[in-house]
Amino acid sequence: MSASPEFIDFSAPSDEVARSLIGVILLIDGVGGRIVEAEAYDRDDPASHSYSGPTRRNEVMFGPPGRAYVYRSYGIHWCLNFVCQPEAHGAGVLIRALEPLTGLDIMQVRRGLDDKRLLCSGPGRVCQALGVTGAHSGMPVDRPPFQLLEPTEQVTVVAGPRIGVSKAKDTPWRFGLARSPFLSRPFR
DNA sequence: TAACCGATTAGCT
DNA sequence: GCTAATCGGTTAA
Repeated sequence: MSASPEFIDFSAPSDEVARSLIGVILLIDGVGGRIVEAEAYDRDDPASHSYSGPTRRNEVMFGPPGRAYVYRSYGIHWCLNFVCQPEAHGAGVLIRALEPLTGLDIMQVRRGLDDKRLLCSGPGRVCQALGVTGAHSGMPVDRPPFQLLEPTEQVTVVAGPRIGVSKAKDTPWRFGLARSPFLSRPFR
């Protein structure tokens, strides 16, 4: 029924989902790490791809929650989102950074560098390190190749304005693991 | 024309 | 060490 692990309710509002994803371990084909940064986007949100309604690119945002929405950013990078809220609502959470945990060697090859801090600290970097492409768009995230694991420790979540967004600058919908060295940018 | 970005380069302290 | 500038393919307003 629900296309989500029981510890995350993807049919909730996207800011709640983004907050609850911090600390969750995301693996794709066994490669990945702990989510340390995520941003929420909503239908009634000038910064969201879904703002102006469905297009061929964003149609999965209007499908069932708990699926991946992958799009190409600036024509070059891939960005991974999880679809939220009831079907056809058009909301999502952008996965912005991970703390690398498993498959370090694979991620280093895919990224072409060794520095653990630079492997997954940015939405385009996450996709390159985990091998995410448009082929993953529309896939449910509770089944292989995706894997989501509940946080094992208490996490301290901080919030702030989103990055790279020129509209709705004041909405504090960027969430992160406090003081993580693997954030794409620190919170202040 | 601008956008949910990243790598590189050039300049600074 | 840092910041600012620039460029690169695609998508869609």
